[in-house]
Amino acid sequence: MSRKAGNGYLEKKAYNEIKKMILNNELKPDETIIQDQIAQKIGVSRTPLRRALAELERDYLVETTSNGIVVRRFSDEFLRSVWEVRAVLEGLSSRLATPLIDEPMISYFKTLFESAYRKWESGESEAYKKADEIFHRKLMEIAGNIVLHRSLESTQVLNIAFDLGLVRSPEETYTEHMDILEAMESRDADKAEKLMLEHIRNSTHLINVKYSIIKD
Amino acid sequence: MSRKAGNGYLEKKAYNEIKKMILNNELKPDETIIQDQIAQKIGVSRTPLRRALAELERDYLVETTSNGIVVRRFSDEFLRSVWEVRAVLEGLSSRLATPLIDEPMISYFKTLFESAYRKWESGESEAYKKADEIFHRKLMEIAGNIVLHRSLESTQVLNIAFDLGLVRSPEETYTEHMDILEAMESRDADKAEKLMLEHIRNSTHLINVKYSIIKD
DNA sequence: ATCGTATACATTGTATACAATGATGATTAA
DNA sequence: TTAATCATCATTGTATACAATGTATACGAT
Repeated sequence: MSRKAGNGYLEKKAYNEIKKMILNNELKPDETIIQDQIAQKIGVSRTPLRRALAELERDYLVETTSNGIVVRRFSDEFLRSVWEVRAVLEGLSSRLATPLIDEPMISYFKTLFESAYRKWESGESEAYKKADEIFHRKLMEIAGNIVLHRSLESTQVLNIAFDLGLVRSPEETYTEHMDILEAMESRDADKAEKLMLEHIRNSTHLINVKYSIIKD
Repeated sequence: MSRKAGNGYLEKKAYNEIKKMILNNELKPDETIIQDQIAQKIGVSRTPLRRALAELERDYLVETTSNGIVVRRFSDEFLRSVWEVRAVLEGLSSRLATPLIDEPMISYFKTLFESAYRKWESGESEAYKKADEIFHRKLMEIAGNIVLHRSLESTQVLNIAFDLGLVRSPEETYTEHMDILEAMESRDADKAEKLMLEHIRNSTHLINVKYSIIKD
């Protein structure tokens, strides 16, 4: 077998740099990306850049339109689309994880949320968000479905940008998280799926509100 | 604004040609794609080819491994993954379409399935499959969720190859289709989603059996 | 001044040239 | 023979060169 020269380092670099620029709003929504400019700014040629752009398109960060490749504008309609899909995917994630997750992992999660909740009560707002992120990510891994993994991954890119993962306060979501874990503990996959799905759908209608704040 | 030279024709060509080769089994599972060879065979250079490969990866047809870009082997595990995801996506599709679909479209579908069912009874086996395909595709369009659209699209590429869309006979699925339509008619989105989801999940466990026949 | 035409420019998609590097096989040392 | 070394090759990722084409600007005719 063969593994040849060049491991695509510059492609990854270009991908990451452009992503960063978009998330930092250094590249603004609806701005059309002119390849030479960006390539020079990043310090690569257009060849790896072009492939990076294809991947960014897969991740919904740029969009190929009739006048070039443009930075996607995250309209509330688009964000709602993402969240509707995320809801069913996370639901599936829970369903698949339910028969596979082991007891220690369940209590790990419980303790994680408990501890994060207490931290939140005492003013540390970041902890709960972090716990939530770990929870979803780990579940996805446990589910062990590669297609699910990739689909979720591509929708989650946006989370980083907009922190929509926790529009609702832990006060509301804590019991939901616990309920999901208990459903898993009793190996009720249907219930776990349903609870997770509702858990996320409950946040969806808040997107408009939240989003109007960060609007460009 | 600007729209410049070259509309990516060769990239599309490369994409389509390679896809065709894979589906025709001209490129076999686990075979590693060597770019120069394929590029010459298709009659393009490696530059557009490379980007086409990135898109094929998005559609789960090739896979980048430690020894190059290889044609994906559709193990039954992988196919099950696809179908598990498809189930929830199609479910969502139904849910979203329910409040949007209009009466005429509903009766269009009903008649479509009725007619296709009769054709199937008299030996025309293809008609029902076609109807099913139209149904799912049209629902997806009505749902009007771009993320859902893209996710479904990328999983449906494989259908063409494997015709898993109709592992079960219309005798079984006909009433399911009708039930879904009736749920939509009464604007019960929850029910429509649930029915569609089960409709597809019911086929999932048959994948192993079916797939073992077409194995490479 | 206004309109049409032509010329220059910017930007793209594509082809090719090049350097790096893992694989392969020949050649030699024991 | 076997093991080790080295040179050649195949293949990749990347950079650059090139041709096509839309856009804008300059210029001239009316």
